[in-house]
Amino acid sequence: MRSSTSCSEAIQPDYYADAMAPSPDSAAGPRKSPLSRQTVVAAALGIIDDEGYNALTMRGLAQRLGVYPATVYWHAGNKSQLLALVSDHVLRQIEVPVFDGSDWKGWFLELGHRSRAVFARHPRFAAYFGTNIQVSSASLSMADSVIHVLLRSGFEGEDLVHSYNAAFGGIFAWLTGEFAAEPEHEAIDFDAALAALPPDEIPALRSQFELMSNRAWMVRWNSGSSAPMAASFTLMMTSVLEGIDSRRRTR
Amino acid sequence: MRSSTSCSEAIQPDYYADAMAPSPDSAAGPRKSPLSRQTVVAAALGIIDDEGYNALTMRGLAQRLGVYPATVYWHAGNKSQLLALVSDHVLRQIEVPVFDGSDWKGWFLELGHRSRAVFARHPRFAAYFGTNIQVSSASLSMADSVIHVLLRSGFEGEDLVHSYNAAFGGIFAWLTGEFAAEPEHEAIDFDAALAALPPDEIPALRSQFELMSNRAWMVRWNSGSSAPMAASFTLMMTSVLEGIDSRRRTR
DNA sequence: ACCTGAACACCGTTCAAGT
DNA sequence: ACCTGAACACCGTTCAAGT
Repeated sequence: MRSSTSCSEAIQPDYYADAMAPSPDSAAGPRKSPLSRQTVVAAALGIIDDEGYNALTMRGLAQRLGVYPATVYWHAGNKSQLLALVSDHVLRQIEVPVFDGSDWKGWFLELGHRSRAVFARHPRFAAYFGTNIQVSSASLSMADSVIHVLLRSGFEGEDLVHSYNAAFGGIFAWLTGEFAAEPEHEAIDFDAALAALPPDEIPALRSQFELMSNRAWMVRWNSGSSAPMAASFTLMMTSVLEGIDSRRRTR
Repeated sequence: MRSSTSCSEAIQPDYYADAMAPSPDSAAGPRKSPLSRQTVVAAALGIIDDEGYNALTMRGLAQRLGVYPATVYWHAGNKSQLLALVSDHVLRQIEVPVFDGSDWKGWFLELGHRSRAVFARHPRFAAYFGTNIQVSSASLSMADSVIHVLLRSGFEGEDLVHSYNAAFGGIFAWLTGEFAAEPEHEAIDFDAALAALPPDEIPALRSQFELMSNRAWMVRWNSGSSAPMAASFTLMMTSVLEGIDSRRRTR
């Protein structure tokens, strides 16, 4: 279709035509069926996985789909609505474990590990979860499961609210942090930052640097996707759960 | 200076001249001293505090400072470097408590509360901490303090690494989540999302909705700046610290 | 050293018009 | 219902030139 129309005399610059033109001769061949919302959401997540969170643009997404930008708006509303749809899509991949009625701490540990596995598959999107309040059918359904487990385990009232937050919030917030974006090479150089400090500063960090290097909060330069913190995550979860349990038994 | 030059015949559209022109008659009056990096950083944080993280643009910042965009680049490098400078500036506001050598859990609790107070003053910037790996003199200095306290409290080796991450990482990641951005009104409506689910779905959430509404992870629509989660944060911290301590005593 | 003035290559979003 | 084609009002960044 594009090849049959001429736009050489259009006001639009050439790069625009190049960038925006649908590609009927793309790998997929000419589209037979209309674009679906699911296809748009999946393509958006694909861009984030491949090129990073900041690389997702409505125009780039349209190009990837072989359509004009306005088509993306027709299917997904706008960018923040699209991101909410992607969020719901990713959250849905976390299969909430079945609760056997006895081991709520084990249930939480399993939920945490399954969540971490999904975050690890989409590390560049993890940032969205920690920094944007989730409201979708997937998030509400997950909240319901967590409340269900805590209710059946005897939590109620204020105790329920804060235990829910400490355990559930702690898990999700951690994952956001573990898969945080790496500093841009030009912007920050860890060795340079370390060298810039006087030799007698940060003695504790210097003495433990070999041990902690790229394995600890604020002592790392790689994201959890290349420098995982699984053991620390497990310790955090078990500690929170043990702490909640012991506080509750003393009451 | 602007008023003495004419640009009515320039190619530049009017809005550009309006938006970009320095304002010699601004509240501060004509600048006597050259712009400093600190002034640029403070102004950037001001925009984020006032209008939100996404509202910070290099051009808007230049306008606020009464200079041309390129001037901001001269002082701050580029946008990601500027953000790193803002991060260092905010992190510096957290006054790390002095360790008395005995109560490491108390020390962590105090660090957590002081950090939360600073995050609460700059809630729209909190997102940056959770989603971008920190490397600055302030972050390295803070890491050093935490390592120092744990070393003096008898932690070492793998135990040191994971306890450090569980406690310190848990605190910082949580704060990012607590002060996460609110969904845009047009994008998401909590009541509508709830109503969209069948009545027999999410029974646990529905039964506890009054109790948990806007107070719990994934059951809220306001950020921590208007719906604080201080009690949950304290429970999370004390639980993690108790958990770490008890695991360590059993070894 | 510090800043202007202008340009380049992008963005998100909207809208009338086509099929 | 679904998509095109074009426009509008922005972005980040660079660079030669001024002082």
